[in-house]
Amino acid sequence: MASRNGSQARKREDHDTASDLEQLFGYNLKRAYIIFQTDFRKALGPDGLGPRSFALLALVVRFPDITQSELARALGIERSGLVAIVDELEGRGYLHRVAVPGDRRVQALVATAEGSSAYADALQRVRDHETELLADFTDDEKKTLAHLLQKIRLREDD
Amino acid sequence: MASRNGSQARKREDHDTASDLEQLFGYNLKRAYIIFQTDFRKALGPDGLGPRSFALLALVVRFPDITQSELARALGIERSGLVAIVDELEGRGYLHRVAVPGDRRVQALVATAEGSSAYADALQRVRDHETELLADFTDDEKKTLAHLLQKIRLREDD
DNA sequence: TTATATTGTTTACTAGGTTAACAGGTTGGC
DNA sequence: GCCAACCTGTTAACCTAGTAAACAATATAA
Repeated sequence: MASRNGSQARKREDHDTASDLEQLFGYNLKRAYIIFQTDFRKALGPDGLGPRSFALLALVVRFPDITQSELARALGIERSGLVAIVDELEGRGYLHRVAVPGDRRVQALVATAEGSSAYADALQRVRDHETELLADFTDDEKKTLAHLLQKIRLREDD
Repeated sequence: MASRNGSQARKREDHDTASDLEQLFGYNLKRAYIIFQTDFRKALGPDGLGPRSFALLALVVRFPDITQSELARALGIERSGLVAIVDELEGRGYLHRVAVPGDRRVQALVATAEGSSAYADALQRVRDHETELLADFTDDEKKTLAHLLQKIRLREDD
């Protein structure tokens, strides 16, 4: 396989250093995701929101009275996985569970004023960290990247 | 629920459904990564290699006699995290640790014949699953996506 | 020789989930 | 109206994929 013996068979150590991994989308996606996730935490600090909590709070702020089942569907995780995150955000005073008149099973979530402003603050930090991470990307490249990533997400319906 | 009434100030349920999340690269990167990772496992089956083991084996096949410290650097994880993966691959008979003459601390890793052929087989499956996942991407889009993801990885040196 | 560094390893821990079971509440079929 | 089927939030046990700190053995620099 490969063995590009062009002339003297030894251009290896230089730039033929690539493994198959470098050409796989999954691997590069993972590495890129880790870079963003690590930087996200650095941007929000040790006591700041984690990515999960941030994402959940974003949805609660945007869609008041959303239920946990709806959140689970929107975030692509199980209902059971949400409980700890909601507990944490409720513990911080960023949201609370409220009873819903029509259906006594569900507990809608609403952000507190403190939660909304903490979210707005966090969102700004996240946006700043992303523009810094993508500092050497042109606007066109950013737009293209966003478009292609969203195109992948559309295939989520198997 | 749903209650999509017609025209009176309620285009919400339709397409105003986007949260800030949809515009964040980190979030979309994560969702895309999860789609690929899930499909990777499906492609290689329950008893097949996991993404970590696959990646490690790829490097061992490509760079015989690589050490665990070098692997850790290449994969971007801690040395301690490698042990379990190497143990698993050694248990499968895909590689073994060999003593290195010059330095009695290190144990170089070499793939077995079985490991190499298992890797070749896995690589083919991975490539197939990736082409299927990106079925509605043009060649140009794939090339662009690969390029942009690798551009992100270049910023790994903070 | 002595101090410092590196290698592979173990152990304890963390993040971010999953699956299965359950109690309470709702709804469809008849 | 009743009962089976289903949905909701929750707990408990588990899993994957790591990190951080410590360690013994070995190597290297002063």
